[in-house]
Amino acid sequence: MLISVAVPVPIDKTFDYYLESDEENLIGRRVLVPFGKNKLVGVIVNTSLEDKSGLKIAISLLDEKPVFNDKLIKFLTWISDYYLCSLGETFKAAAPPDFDSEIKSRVNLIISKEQAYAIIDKSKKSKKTQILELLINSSGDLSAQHIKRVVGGSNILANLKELAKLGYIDLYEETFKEIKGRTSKYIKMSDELFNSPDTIESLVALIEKKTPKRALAINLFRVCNPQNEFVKLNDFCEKFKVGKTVIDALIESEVFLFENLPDELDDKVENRLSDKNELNLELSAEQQKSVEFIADKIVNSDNKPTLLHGVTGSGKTLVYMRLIKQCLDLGKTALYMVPEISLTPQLIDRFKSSFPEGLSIIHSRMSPGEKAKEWKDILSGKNKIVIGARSALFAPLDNLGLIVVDEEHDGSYKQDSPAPRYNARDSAIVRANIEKAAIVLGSATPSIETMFNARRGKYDLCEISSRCDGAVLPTLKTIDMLDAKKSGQTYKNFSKELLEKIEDRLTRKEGIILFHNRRGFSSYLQCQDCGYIPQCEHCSVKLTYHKSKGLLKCHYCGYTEKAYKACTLCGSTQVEEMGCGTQMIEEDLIEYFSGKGIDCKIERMDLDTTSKKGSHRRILERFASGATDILVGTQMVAKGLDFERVSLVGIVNADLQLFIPDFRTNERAFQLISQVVGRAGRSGKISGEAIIQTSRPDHVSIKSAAEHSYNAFYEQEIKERLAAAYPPFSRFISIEISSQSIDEAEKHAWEIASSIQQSSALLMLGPTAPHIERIREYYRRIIIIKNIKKHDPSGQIMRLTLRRVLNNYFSKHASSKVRIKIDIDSFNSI
DNA sequence: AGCACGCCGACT
DNA sequence: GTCGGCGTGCTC
Repeated sequence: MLISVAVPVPIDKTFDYYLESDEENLIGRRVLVPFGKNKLVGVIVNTSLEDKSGLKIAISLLDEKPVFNDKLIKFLTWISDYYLCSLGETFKAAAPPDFDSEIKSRVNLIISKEQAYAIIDKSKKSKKTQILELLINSSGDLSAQHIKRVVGGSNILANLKELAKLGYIDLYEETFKEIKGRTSKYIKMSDELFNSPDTIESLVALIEKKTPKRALAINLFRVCNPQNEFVKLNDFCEKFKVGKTVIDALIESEVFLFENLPDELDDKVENRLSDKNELNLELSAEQQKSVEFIADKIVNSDNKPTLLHGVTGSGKTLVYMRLIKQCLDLGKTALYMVPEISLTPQLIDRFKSSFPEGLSIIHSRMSPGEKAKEWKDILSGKNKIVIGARSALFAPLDNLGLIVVDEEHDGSYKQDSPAPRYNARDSAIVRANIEKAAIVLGSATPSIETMFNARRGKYDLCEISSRCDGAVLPTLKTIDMLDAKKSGQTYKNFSKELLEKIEDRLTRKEGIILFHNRRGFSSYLQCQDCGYIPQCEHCSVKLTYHKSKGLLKCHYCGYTEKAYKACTLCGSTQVEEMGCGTQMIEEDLIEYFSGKGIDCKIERMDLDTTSKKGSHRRILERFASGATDILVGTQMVAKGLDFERVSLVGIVNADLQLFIPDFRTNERAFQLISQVVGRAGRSGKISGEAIIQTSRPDHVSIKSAAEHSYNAFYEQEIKERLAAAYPPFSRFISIEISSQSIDEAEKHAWEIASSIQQSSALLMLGPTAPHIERIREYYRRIIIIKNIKKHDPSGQIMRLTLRRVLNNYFSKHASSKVRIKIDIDSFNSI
């Protein structure tokens, strides 16, 4: 049998092999194949009985049945074609991380460390010496990959082979690891013992004196587990304060048995932020109308997209839940997508409470094992609902009835790297089309592109214009910070008015959210004598000051250094904190309120405070319960948070959003401000208020947001998009050329630019040096292409041109040190 | 991408 | 002479 295999390499074609198998349904199953000198896991995308010479033989078939169905393969093929990415890499992006686990070489020292030490040549650092030294200093075997990383250079494998020939080391291949879900240790009492209470009692009596903890553990287990079922060791120990060593001893003496069993998700119902089944709640007339309109599409497999435009707090989630329920009732499956940042514990708990069974959650912080487990449960048909961020788009749901893309305007639906650089919202529309599923794009502030499509009838439009449960939109006030400063009505970064409002809510014990979209303490440090600002060594950006840890951090590459009190250039101690981040906001508030003798609990929610697993949930729990009065945060507080007690939202400095040189800046500012403001007054019980501090109260984004006027903003923005031929009137494509040498980057950028044929369908800008010229040691150049939709509706001309340009370039510069990154429908223009 | 081959300069 | 850097070409 001849099979065509998509292999995870950036080569735009599939590779053919022979497979010795007479099985059916080979398409969509994974195979291990020899590829060059490597062995890779690929996916079979085609089969035939044709006879072709010179083909290699596939090593082994890895799945018993397809893991990618026909529709998913068709969809991934579209992604690969549209975003100019190889099919194999697209499969790799779609599958859980260990699906493509290649076979890695490992190395083991087979002579003693002393012998090896005698062999190595101490006088010179040859590659072989370095490899042997590495092995001497390691406790076990090492992967060839690790050795390569440490020693560097290209011909490591050749050196390893020689060392193996000399009999110093063993070079062997890892066996292929099948994906397994995460397992945990579960225990139960030996059945024989459990069924004879007398024996247990005499045993307990016997050991009670010497090892009371063990005796207690036995008794506790009997009481809590009358059926003698397997219980999770961790849970048992935690609940009854029993040490794990105690259980280990009892396992050793065969009182308990243990087994490693697939882990059930931590589903401690009592800890949930929400526990009510929301499927029975009554809907407003507008909600009901939307549900009926879209439910019809599910029944009729109508894949024309629907834009659900509902103001913040209008109960869109409830609409989605009803629709998902519809799907299940029809025997279909459903996919609910949210931006990573709004995949909050609160949202997950709401869904778990309403759909206690058959729910898979997929997000980026899961371990490979956890992801593999979800994937398996979806594939087997056990789980029929998937909730997840961008990558959930590839969930192997069969018989898909509905896709919901919530907060469809959100930029995090666009993958930046690695390839494929897909937009999950746009791709979801294509998947819905292939699966004949209904699709809903939901937002309080739809993207300009989506609203444009709705207005010209390409999408249907459902509007919900009022909040549910009798809640009303918060009242808004914009404060001109320049005016306030002139009249002395400010304290540090706050207007007196905002501080008064905060104080008022503190006395009433109502919740306050302060939004400030910059983490760290200050933006940067600057020497007041010589003007020096510490820069990142690897990127052309200023380092951000994190005061609590006394560190300077680069938010682009993660580089961190200690912050010194004195200027590293001139030695002056006049180093000042410039700009302001969430840490400073927090500190200033503490200082202000403690100065007034007012008690207030403040917590920060940003990347720095939520990096630990579960910290996100704990911060929100404390805020929900009222243990925290003020939540200070970055974008993280802008989306999805739904707490009744929040009556005041403050945007400390709205200007931060306004001066980014990108054609989507105004749109993003409008959306962000509207979303943050929408956190206030979400129940009918407490009315909400929002304060926006800015120096540009007349800016279109701020003004429209302050007036709750999406339409005013849209009308203004669409005119500018048309005038400048930006999306939705064109596809915006960026080609990034980067190299450690600035001259190489420049040279190659011009070479590519000169090979692009401009036309009415293809306008080119650049190459130019981007806003941040260097990131992680690489100098960058950008070429922008506007693919005018009027002259190239399907984008076919553009893709053909770019493919030709890339093929031409790579045929000349194979494996060059210059990196080329092509981004269709890019979200970064800087 | 990842690997090997082959050309060329540096170093014992 | 040999080692290692780097450009070039190929992977069914």
